Amino acid sequence: MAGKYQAPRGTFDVLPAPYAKEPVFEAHRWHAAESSYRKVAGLFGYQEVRTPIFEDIELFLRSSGETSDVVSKEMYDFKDKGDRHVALRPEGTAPAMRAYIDSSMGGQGVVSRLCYFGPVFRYNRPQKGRYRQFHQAGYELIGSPSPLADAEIITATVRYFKEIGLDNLVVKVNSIGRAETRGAYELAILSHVDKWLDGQDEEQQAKARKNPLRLLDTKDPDLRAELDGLPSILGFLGDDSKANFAALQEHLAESGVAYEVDDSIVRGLDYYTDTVFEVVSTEYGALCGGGRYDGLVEQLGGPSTPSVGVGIGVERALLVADMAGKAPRAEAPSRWYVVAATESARAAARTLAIELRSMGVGCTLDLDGRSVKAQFKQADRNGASMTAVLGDDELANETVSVKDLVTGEQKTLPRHVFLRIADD
RNA sequence: GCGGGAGUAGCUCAGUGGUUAGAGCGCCUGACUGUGACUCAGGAGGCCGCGGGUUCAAGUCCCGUUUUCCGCCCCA
Repeated sequence: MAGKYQAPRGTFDVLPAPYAKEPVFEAHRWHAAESSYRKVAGLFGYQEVRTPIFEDIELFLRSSGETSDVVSKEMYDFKDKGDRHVALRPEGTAPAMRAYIDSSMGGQGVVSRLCYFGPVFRYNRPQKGRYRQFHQAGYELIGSPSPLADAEIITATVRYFKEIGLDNLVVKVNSIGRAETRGAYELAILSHVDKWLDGQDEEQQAKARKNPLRLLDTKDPDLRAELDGLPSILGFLGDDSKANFAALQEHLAESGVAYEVDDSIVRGLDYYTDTVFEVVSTEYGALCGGGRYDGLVEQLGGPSTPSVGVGIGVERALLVADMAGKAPRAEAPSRWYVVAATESARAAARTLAIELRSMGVGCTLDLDGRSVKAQFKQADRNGASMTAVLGDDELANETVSVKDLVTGEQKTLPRHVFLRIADD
């Protein structure tokens, strides 16, 4: 029966596998998601930053763009007791960059590789694969303008997906150029859809005027048809952008990354320049989003610093991995369960448990004076693969009876021999 | 933020307005007083999401609310 209180709307509890409401909320899957994140960080040399989950709201208004939906209508913001206007972070890049600048990690032409893993918040309507508190694993490469940097981030992203069992994903890449050249393309879009736009409501028109690029990734079939014949943004890029995009593709091919160019990828945050990319699933939309943001550090008050990064949606990645039948093995809390077969052996069972743990061997035992049968049942349910049984006979002979719960085999060993083999 | 479906035992779900709300699985106890996973017997467990209303009578009909799922907006 559900209790009086439950996890707030759009949030969930991560629990031991038997109790989790959905496979994706199973604790061992999160352990795998986190260790994969760390493994990829190690493989590429990224170091972790952990930033607060809330920040001055200005940080997000400045970086993501005030007109983006993420900040204009999906932010969890509030005034604290000191009347500071703060917001639960809606994404991971801006805080990481804020920390980077705040701690003067840049300078002297250093290239910084930073990564993070943690909850982010967006106030929108929850659905499967869409939560108000969800998690992002992110990698940020700060200080290099080279397309090799873009390729490295994408390669790391693909490796992350591979680590959690998703190895057939295709990355969609695009280049949206620089602010200087984007204006011409935005005009081209607007004049192309001019007539269609006249028939739209106020909200749609305002949106289109503020960020015409956002029209490109629409799902509306009418608009889709209307966009037919619109020249690609790739033809509007400046020479540098063109060269970088071509180089990026070469580097991706060189790294064996499966990718395709999709000029409808535009991303929802305003800070991107040149490279943008994502991996999408048919069921849950984007699994990650990333790209280059050469203006961001400067925008946040740091020195002009070219950067590129990615945010990976952990829930969606796990959801898709689960659908693909890729699940990490559930972990047993401990391998051994110490059973007291007689009342007089309970103290000895406790002593044995203490000894095992001091050797670094995990074990569990009954605390409530339950029957032998119940203890074995607990051992089974606990996921223990072995039981160490102590009763009057074992005490008298200084032995331990070892039962393998998988094969059902049982044998009695001298106590000192048991202690030697217990951590095998 | 807009539209629709659903919420009954720990879980998956039955349940024409009419006794004391059921099944399967799980759980507990016993058969087996020193042995789990199989079998058999017994048992515990429910404010039918929450709050109102209609009715002689509501799990069932109506309204509100909340959570969840689906679509839209948007996104990871």
